[in-house]
Amino acid sequence: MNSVGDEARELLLTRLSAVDEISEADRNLLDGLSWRIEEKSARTQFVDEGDRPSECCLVISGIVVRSRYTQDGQRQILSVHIPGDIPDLQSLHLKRMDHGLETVGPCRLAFVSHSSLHDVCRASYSVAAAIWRESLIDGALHRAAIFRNGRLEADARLAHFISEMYLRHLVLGMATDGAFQFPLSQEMMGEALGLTVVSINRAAQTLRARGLVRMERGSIQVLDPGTLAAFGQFDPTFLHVRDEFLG
Amino acid sequence: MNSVGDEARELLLTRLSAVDEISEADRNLLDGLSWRIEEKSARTQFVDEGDRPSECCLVISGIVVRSRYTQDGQRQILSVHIPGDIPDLQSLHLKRMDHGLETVGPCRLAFVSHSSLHDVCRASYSVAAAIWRESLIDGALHRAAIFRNGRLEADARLAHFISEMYLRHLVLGMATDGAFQFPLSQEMMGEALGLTVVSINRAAQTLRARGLVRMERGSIQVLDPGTLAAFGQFDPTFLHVRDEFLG
DNA sequence: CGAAGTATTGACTTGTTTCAATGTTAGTGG
DNA sequence: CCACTAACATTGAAACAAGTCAATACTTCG
Repeated sequence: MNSVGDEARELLLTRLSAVDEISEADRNLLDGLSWRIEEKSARTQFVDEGDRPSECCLVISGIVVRSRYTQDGQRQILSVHIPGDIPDLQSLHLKRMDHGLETVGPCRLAFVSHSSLHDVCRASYSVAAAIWRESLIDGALHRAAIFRNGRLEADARLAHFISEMYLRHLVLGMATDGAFQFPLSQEMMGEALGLTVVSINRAAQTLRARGLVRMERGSIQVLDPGTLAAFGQFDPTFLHVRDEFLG
Repeated sequence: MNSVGDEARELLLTRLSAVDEISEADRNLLDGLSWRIEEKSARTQFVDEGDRPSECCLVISGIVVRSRYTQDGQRQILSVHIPGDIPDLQSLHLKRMDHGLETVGPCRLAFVSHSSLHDVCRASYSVAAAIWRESLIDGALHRAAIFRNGRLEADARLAHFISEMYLRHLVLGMATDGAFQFPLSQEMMGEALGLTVVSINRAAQTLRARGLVRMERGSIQVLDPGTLAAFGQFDPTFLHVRDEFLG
């Protein structure tokens, strides 16, 4: 069978078992979750700051960003989410959204109700722990962003960002020869890194000139992951991925 | 009786019940936790990046910061923690520390083992949920920092930071007439906000000149919380505190 | 083809850093 | 109680990274 939500079930299971083994019983619990699938078009804000959602959203394909806006409409991108991520997992315990969720390109999303997630967590502490840990890795990503945007200059900041994106795609098996699809415009990368398009453009030229990356519209190829990571002072510890991915 | 750890028990209970009521049974569970008290002197790093701690740390008095360093030794302060906070709560599910913990002034800290925390979480999902929520508020604080450091200029950044510190002290009952003890030097505030001492000093002068705050060595008085928050585009939503504190 | 979004480039401006000197405050020990 | 010291705050001037403005090219797509 190939029922609605199987993609979501598989992605979630892969993700949760990336750190600890998931028992047969827990797997059955998780398989019992029912998912609603939605396709969203590009540049759609589907959760707003201030909302009180009753579901969480799992990214199946495409990229979702979390964002906050200044009074005069400038956007700060708080985090970038790729398939397997649950960008609003915190809404499970924090009622009110402190940021919005927007698609970048077209996305396929899977929604699961808070109540059913609470049910599986209540039924098994090891499931609760696995999901809890996901929400903590999210915090670790935030800390990496604070460090990166606070202490690195433009070139290094971009190197750090690309290193992170590369590693996360690598773990997913979505990078071949260092290359992965990446639909964020330079403008949006600037909004994530606290820089303008112009600075991103010039930083990108630096990284290209050093032979570290190739960046084309919609995709990035990392030519020298080690040097790129060193240049961006990127420490993958915080991603808490298995050692096999850390070259 | 006044056994070791009672301060910690009371602080934790107050904190956890700030959002949802804690049942009698849950309270008994939490009261069963055993705490180890330690006094730390000023400027002591007591947990290092890379450590694999087996306990969490509750701040009883004083201020603790979480920090990461660049290769050339510059410090980025990731977050500032006041009494009632558990700065390394994420270590409960993330084995390896991606940052260090340091005292600012002298601190009294209470330590509780991961295993005993897991026990109370396993025993009661409502306790697990309350502690989980604390770890998510931590993430919300991180997002506020990313927004603040990424999109606000120096003056507004400092206003945002002071607004946050003021509100958190207010909730604790540690602010009178808008004034609270705050031992961070301007240098350290710079390390938190991604600015230099000089910029902080000048930003402080702006806020003083506008009649928003008084800052003296070791203490801050907020004269006009509303205007200060507006100037710093500070939205207290993310702290998820009760409405009674939001003027 | 035209239009919209995106990338690139150059010239100029500005906020912040850097450097360096001078006050100021708190704590220490004679 | 004062001299001494270290930490912290304040100030000014010069240097610089990044922002702003604006024009030009390149892509993608209806």
